[in-house]
Order: sequence, then C-alpha cells, then structure tokens
Amino acid sequence: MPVSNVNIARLFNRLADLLEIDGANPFRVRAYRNAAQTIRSHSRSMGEMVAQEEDLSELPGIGKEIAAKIKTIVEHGRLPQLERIETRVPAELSDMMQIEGLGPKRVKVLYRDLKIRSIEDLRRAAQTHRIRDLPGFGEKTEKTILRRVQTWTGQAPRTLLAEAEDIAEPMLRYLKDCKGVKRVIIAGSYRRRKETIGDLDILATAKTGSDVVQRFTRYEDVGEVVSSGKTRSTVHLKSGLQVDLRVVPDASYGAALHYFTGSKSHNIALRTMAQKRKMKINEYGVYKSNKKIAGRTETDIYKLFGLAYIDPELRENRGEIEAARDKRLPKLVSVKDIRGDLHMHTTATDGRNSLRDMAEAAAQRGYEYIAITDHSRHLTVANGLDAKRLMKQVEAIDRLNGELRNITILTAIELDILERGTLDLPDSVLKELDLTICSIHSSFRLSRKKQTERVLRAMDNPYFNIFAHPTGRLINKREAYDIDLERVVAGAKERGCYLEVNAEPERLDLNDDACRMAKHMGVKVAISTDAHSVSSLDHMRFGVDQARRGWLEASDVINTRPLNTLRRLFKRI
DNA sequence: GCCGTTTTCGGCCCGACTGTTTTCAGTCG
Repeated sequence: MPVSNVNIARLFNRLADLLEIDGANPFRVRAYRNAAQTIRSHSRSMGEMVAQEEDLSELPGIGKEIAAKIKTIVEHGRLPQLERIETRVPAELSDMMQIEGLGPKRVKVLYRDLKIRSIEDLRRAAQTHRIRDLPGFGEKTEKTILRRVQTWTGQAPRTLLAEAEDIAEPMLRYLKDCKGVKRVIIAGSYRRRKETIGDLDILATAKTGSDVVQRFTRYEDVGEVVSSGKTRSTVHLKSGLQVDLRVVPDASYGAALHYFTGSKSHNIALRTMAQKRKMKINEYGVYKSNKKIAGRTETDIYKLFGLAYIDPELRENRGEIEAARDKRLPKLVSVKDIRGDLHMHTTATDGRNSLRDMAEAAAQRGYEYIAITDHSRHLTVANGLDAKRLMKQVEAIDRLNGELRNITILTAIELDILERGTLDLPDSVLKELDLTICSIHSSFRLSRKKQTERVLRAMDNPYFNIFAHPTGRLINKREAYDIDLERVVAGAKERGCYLEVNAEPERLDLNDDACRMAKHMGVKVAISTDAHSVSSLDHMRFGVDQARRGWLEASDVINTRPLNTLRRLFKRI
C-alpha cells in the first residue's frame, strides 16, 4: 500500500523534532515543518505525483532536497536521514515534546543529564524529585511536568466542530456579560470552520483595566488555569479542552481577529508581504516606521496589501493570497443558497421521525424540496427497504406531495453498493424514483484497486446519481476505506454522477481537500445532512462549512438549483 | 532547507507568559 501524505508528513515532523533537539539550524527545522504542512494538506497524493514524475519542488516550501526525500520515501518507504539521526537522538524524544511545557531544549537537558528518553522515564524522575535540580528547571516546573505526564493520554484528541460549538456558545455569552468588554468572538480554527479543533481561541476587546481575564479563569467549567496575564490567559476545561483568551483594545479588533484566526501559514505569508513593503503586522495593527496605518477591520488590512477580503475558511495558505491579489477568489456557497436536502432517513428504516415530520421540518427551514433516502434491503441492521416496501413509501410520498403546499418530496433511496459493484435493487425499481444516492456500508477492507473498481462499476448503472459519503471515514473513529478518489471523481465526471458532501459532523465526507479536487476536475457535489431525525437537519451548515473550505461556490453545488433544473441533472438516460 | 519585482547569498513572524533567574531563556500560539 502506498505511503499516505499524512505518513510522509509525520516522518518530516519527526525529523524536525529530532534535529531541533540535536540543536540544528532552526530555519532548517522550520523548513521541514513547513514541508510537512504542505504535504499533509495537499489534495493529491505524493505517491501518484512521484509515479507520474511531476516536479514536487514546485509545491510551496518544497525544494530540490525535500523533493528527493519524498521520492525516496514513496519508493522505499524509508527516510535514511531520519534513521541516521535516530542513532544519536532516540526517536522517543520526539514523543516527549508532546508534553506541554517541554520543548527541544528541555528534552535535550533531560536526556543529557538524566538519560530520560520516554514519558514513563519522565514520570519516574518527576516522582523521585530528580528534575528540580536540573539547570533551568525548578520545583514548580517539576510539579507541572508530573501533573501533565499523569494526565497524558497519548494522542492529543481533537474536538469535533459541532461539539466545540456547544462548549463555545455559552462561554461566549458568559464573557460578553463582563463590564468593560465590547466584543467577544471565537477565532482560530473554529472561525476557519475546520472539521475538528485542537483548542478554542477567544478574542475579546475591552478597556484597559477590565477584569475579563479574571472572569474567564473563574468560568465554572475551568479545570486548570495554565497561565493568566494582563492580556492573555490559557485554561483547560474539565473535559481537557484548552481555551485561550486574548484581550486587545477595540481599535485593534481587525488586526487581532486576523492574527488569531490564522492559519499560522496564512499569517506568515501575509507578514512576509508586509516585510517586503517595510511594514510590520502584529495583533495590534499594521505599522510603517512605527506608525499604525491599519488595524480596525480585517478588510482594511487586506486592502493595504492590494488584496480582496479573504473569507476565514480559505485562510490556509493554499493559494488564497494569490487569488485575492488577482481578484479571482471564489464567492463561497452559503447556507442560504441551499434549496433542499437530498439525504435523510425516516422511521421506515433507521430514522427517528416520520416522513411527514421530516417534510414539515424541512419546509419550516425554508427548503423547496427534499429527497427521502431510506436504506436499501442489504442493510438489514437498519431494516433496509426491499422493492415492495420502497414502492409503498413512494405511494405515501405521492399522497403527501398532494397535500403539502410549500415543499416537494423527491422519491429516492440510499442504495448499498454491493461488493461486486452491483446496486442493491433492480433497475426496474430504480427507474420509478426521482434520484438515487449510493454508498458503501460493507466490505470496507477491500484493496484500493478493488474498492475503486467496485464504485466505478456501480456508477456504470445509469440510475446511479450521487455517491454518498464517498470515503466512509468517521472522524476520530474510523479511517476512510482505501479508495482512489481521483479515479472515482474522474469516473463521476465521465458518467454524469455527483458526489456528496455529507454534513453529519463526524463524517464531513467529502472533506475540504476532496471538495477542491472535485471542483478542479469539474464534478459537482450535493451537500446533504444524512439526517436521522428532525433536529439533525440543522447540520447542513457544517457541510456548507466544509464545502466553503474546499473553495466551492453555489454553482458547484447541485442542491442550490431550483427543482426543475435539479430534476434534469438526474436524468442520465 | 527554502526562497528571490531589493537578493542565487543572507535572510527566514512576533509578542506574551512563566519560572528561574537577577535580566532572560524557553515555550507557546
């Protein structure tokens, strides 16, 4: 199996860690980290690019040397330079840097003076008070290290965006209620609408002397106050989620919001532009020879560099700055562009609400149409529909359509794609429906080739319209099945099929990069909720967020079309 | 190690907080 971009990025990050501990040139270290970031977020696999002999050094932050190293990793699965340094610097030291408060310098001292090389060694040394006497350490640091090591769970978990909203909203209200506070907003990856967030970044503007930081540290859900100063503070909530608060004067709102929204690489790119113009950007404003020339709004800042306003979802240094300069930024799709939801379940299979409930709830949300897509017979655990039950549902939908004034229900089904690439119901049944969505619910472990061909074969069926949750991943729970998404997208293009952006918070499948790839290859998507209850219809916004991160415009999304146009899109024969 | 409408050499984002120091290094975002 080819090495994934994520795994290549991990190797470079590990190399960067070990080089840093070894005291290498910090800029060289950063170069490896930048390259790792580029590789991780690149929409095409390094493996394929190497196979097609493309020039990797054209990617940002990747030059001749790193390009050659990527090639070696792809072809041999190894990075010899990493293996060489591991003979001098134990690889586990890289894990120790995951402990908050431990960076390369301290890890180096711990290893050099006490031969500590694992988190377990670290715990024992802290318990037996051997750390406090090391140079640059003390009693307090030792206690902090012990506490962090004891609560260490391995991988730092990332919180689903939807869960983060539930935590953030009440906290926001609590902080707004503070005297002297003017504005409070959540910045960081939350504002960029990433599918998961590592921490919450809250920005407040307040008069000097406001006690907003104190109020923040006294929030009832705070488990530990990590730091707390005049203008910033970090806490851990009882759940373990880290929350950072930064306070700036209101006149710096735009600069601070921009700064704390990131991403880091977007900010660095912009700051480099500033440097070339002999200007300086920080969280308080843009400065030219110590004179503040912008900072009240984000728009002002972009304007200063000849750039159009860049939506937060695009700020990943993936070409948005160039696009803003050349006035070719996309006008991103928004929730109000969505005219209907094309994936939902009812009590006929595994949904919690009836057909009528779902239709009425959708109408209340202002939709013009919905598609009812209960499961097909193969999915027995969900009580999937056979031909007879499906036809009964179609009749029920016809009756309801006769009754409901303000919404049209499309007859549809979520069809299982069987292992050999056949669809779970015969064409004679499918031809009676307005559309189908097709998906994989079994045989996740097929080889990449077999899985890909399974889907392409299924798409050969002229009643195949939308490929639902195309990679099958469940965030933090289940990896995507191994599939060549590029071939699938190309296959959809040839055959007139569409891909779904599933808005369920733990699916968000297609993800942002894949959305972008689909757009580049000329394939349109449907953004749908996969709702199993009335309340889940509100997840639409998370799907839209993901599509926005993938640069999609309303014209890239089929369920922004009026009903008549939409119906035509599903006629393949 | 990467990069280039100042450059193929000499730069590389920048400020806050903590703890250990006694003026600052290390870490973080």
